[in-house]
Amino acid sequence: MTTLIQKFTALSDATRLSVVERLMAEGELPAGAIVAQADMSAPAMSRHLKVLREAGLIHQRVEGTKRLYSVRPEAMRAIADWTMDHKTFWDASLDRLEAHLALSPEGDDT
Amino acid sequence: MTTLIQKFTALSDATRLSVVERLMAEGELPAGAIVAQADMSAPAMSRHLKVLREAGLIHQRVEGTKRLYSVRPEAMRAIADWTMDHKTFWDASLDRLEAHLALSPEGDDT
DNA sequence: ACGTTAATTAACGAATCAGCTAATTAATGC
DNA sequence: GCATTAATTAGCTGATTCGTTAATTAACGT
Repeated sequence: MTTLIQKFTALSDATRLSVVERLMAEGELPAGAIVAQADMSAPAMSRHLKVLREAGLIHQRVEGTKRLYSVRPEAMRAIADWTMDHKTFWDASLDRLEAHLALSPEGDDT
Repeated sequence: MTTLIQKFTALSDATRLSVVERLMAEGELPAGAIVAQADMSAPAMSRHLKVLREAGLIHQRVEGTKRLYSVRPEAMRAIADWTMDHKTFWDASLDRLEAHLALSPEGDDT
C-alpha cells in the first residue's frame, strides 16, 4: 500500500519534484531522457525513480530495454483530496480567510 | 519565502502530518496540548512545530506564555493548486483515467 | 554466442534528521 | 523578587538519505 507520507516524502526532494513536474509537462519519458537533463549519475536517478514508483506517484512501462515513466493521475488526486478532506476546517477557515485577505500575506511566520 | 519542497518535507514525517491533521480537525491548539497526545518529549515536538511553521503550514499566535497553533489554509491551497497546475497533463490524463478505471488499481507499481 | 545499449542493484562515505536530556528564555502569580 | 508554568534552544547520538563508482541484469542486432 502506498501511503500519503510516502508521497510527501517522495516529493520532498528537489530532484524528484522536478522529475514529476517534467513528466506532467512532457508526458511519458524513458529513464535515459530523465537522466540526460539531470546533472546526476544514472544510478542516483534510478533510485529516485524507484522512490517515486514505490510511492505510487509514477508508473513504469517496460518496452524492450527501455523503462518509460509517467505520472499517475490518481496519486495527484490523492494529494489534492487530502488537502480538501477536512470539511470542518475549511468551513471554519472561510471567515478568517476572507477577513484577513491581504492582512496576513504568507510569510509572517517563524 | 516558503517553497513547495519545504511543505512536502514538512508533511513527510508521520508526527508532523498527524499534527497538521489534528489541527485541521480540532482547530487552534496550544503546543502543550499537542505534546500531551504525542508520545514524545516537548523539545522534539517543538522542533517539529518549527519545521511546520517555517514551511508556512501552520501559524503561531502568542497568548501569554502559550503558543497557539493553527493550520494556514493558504498553504493547503498551495499544495492542492500544484497538483492541479498542469492543465495539459490533466487533459491528456482524462482518457487514460477513464479508460483504465478499475483496470489498474493503485498498487500495480514497482 | 558476442558486443552494445539501457537500466538497475551493491557497497561505501558525507551530510542531514529525529530523538533524548540539560539548560535557557519568557510570562504569571504571590 | 522568586517560584512556577510554558515552551524553546543547545549539545549529543543513532539512523536514514543522497551521491559516487563498480558490478550486475536484461534485451537487441548481427
